[in-house]
This record gives sequence, C-alpha cells and structure tokens, in this order.
Amino acid sequence: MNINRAWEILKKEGFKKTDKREQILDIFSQTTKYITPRDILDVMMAEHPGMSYDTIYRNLNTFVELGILEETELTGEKHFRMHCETDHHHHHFICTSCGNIKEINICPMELLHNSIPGYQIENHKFEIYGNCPQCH
Amino acid sequence: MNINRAWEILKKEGFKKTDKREQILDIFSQTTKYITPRDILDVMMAEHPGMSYDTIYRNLNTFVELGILEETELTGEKHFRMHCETDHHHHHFICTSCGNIKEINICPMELLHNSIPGYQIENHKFEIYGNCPQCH
DNA sequence: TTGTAAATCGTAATGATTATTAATTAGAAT
DNA sequence: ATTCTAATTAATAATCATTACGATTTACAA
Repeated sequence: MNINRAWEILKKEGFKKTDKREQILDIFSQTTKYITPRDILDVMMAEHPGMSYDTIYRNLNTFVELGILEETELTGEKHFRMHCETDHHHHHFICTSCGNIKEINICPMELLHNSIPGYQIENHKFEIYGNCPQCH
Repeated sequence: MNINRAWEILKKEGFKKTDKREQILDIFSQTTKYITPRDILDVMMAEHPGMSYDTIYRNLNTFVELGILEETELTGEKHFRMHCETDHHHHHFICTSCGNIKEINICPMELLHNSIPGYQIENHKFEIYGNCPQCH
C-alpha cells in the first residue's frame, strides 16, 4: 500500500486530509516493520510537541478499519504496519530482533478446512517468529 | 493435565501447597475453556472476599512457566487454560462464542521449514477462530 | 468567506498488569 | 508439638497501554 492509495481510500470514505494523518502515513511508508503507537508518538513529537495520543490511536484504528494498515499483537502490545499490496492471502514471518517481516505464501487453512467439520471458521492467525538472515 | 500432575510439578520445583493455588487449579480442572484472570478472581472472591489480584497473576505466571497452564492473547487480554496432556505438538480452534477449544492436529510448520532458508524460526502461532458446533 | 462537521489538543478516565511492603502461613528443623 | 524461616499472600499503590471527553481548532464544501 502506498500513500496515494491510502488517500484515495480516505477521501472516498469522507475523511479529511490533515497534517497528522499525512505524517502518520509517511512514517508507515518508510518502514516495512511492525511498529507501536508509541514509536509513532516519539517521531511526531519532534515536529509537533503538543501531539496527542488520542490522535494517534484514533487514526490507527481508522486506518485498520479501512484496510490501510494491518494490526497484530506482539508481546501484549499492538503493532501496526502498512497493509500489504499483494492481493493474495498470505502470512508473515516476523523478526523478533529487528521487526522486519517476510511474506509467507503458504496458508495452512487449505489443508485444514475439511478436517474439522461442523466448526464455523471465521478467521485465523498464523505467524512465525524468529531471526531474519540479517539478525543472526 | 490433571491436578495431581500439577502438584507433582509444583512440589518438585519447591513450591508450597496453598489453598489459593488449590482453588486456582481446581477452577482450571473444571473447564476446557481459555479464561481470564478476572474470571478467576470472580470465582475466588465468593469464598475469599479479600482475594488479591496479585496472587492470581503471580500464580498464573508461575503455572505457565512450569508448563501447567497454556497462555494466549485474545482481544488484548491474557487467557489461560490447562496445558494439554497430549505430548504431541498441536494447535487450537478457539470458539469465540463459548471459549471452548478443539485440538487441531495439523501443524503447518512441517510444510514451511524448507521454504524460508536463512530464517531462524524460534516459534510460531497458529490459531483458528470461529464458532464451534454448539454455538451456531 | 463563512458555516459546520470533523479532527485535534490537553487531560483525565479506564482497565489490565506489575510492584511494594507488611502480615501471614506452609513446611522443615528442633 | 513448637519454633523458625522463607515463601506466600493481602492490601494497597504504581505503571503502562488504551480510550474517552469537553473545548478549541481546522478542512472543506457551499
């Protein structure tokens, strides 16, 4: 997902173009890592000392709802990253050292679907953690 | 995991037998669901009105470290259940209505191991959410 | 340019979890 | 059985992430 696409979505849904949103999207466009609301606050505080947590959380939640960002929980904290542009379903390897992710194009659900009849599957989580080639 | 086995482990590791631990283990032995620290507090408050949150969290963490309980994060909250007795590696279907779990004996990691060379896999999470046959 | 709903700020509230200290208790030693 | 000691607990309070709120500001459409 690039910034232009994100603004297309926001505009279509009637959200306004604010400098805070611009900066948040800018931060996400410059990294492939999962980052925390606090990470974002730290960066934004440099330019806007009176930055509010509320603004960050509110926008992150909006972005997730609109499919602009992806969200996951790592060690009890919310982490966010740009939603992958690839349209095919996939999962992530997440490096616990540097936070970088790698797409995994294997989804175990295909195997699974027929093995638990009577169970209504709504969603699933498949994440692999460890160290990427750069981190060991 | 049954209560006797849990006490074996606790004794072996030098932990004392207290009525609070007994009651916590008792609660877990009576359900197959993932439950929260608050769930436990509510039950225990009935018998011990001066029950402390600290006692629950401390013991839950101890139990997880000793392999007596399993832990997962559901919607931003910690949930616990008895550690499965089956010695083979497996995953869980978790019913988002009643909290019951079903063991899934398919692990996608076998497929995956060779597909991301250079990546050092430390652990993984594979959970399926939805409604069990009783809940739809 | 103006009106208005949306967005933000500043701060406070909430909720989950962890920490602290004094009092209590389990289990070993006497 | 009694005493001793370290483990455990109770009763807070502190911390951390997240959400909520009222007042002010701002984007943008008319």
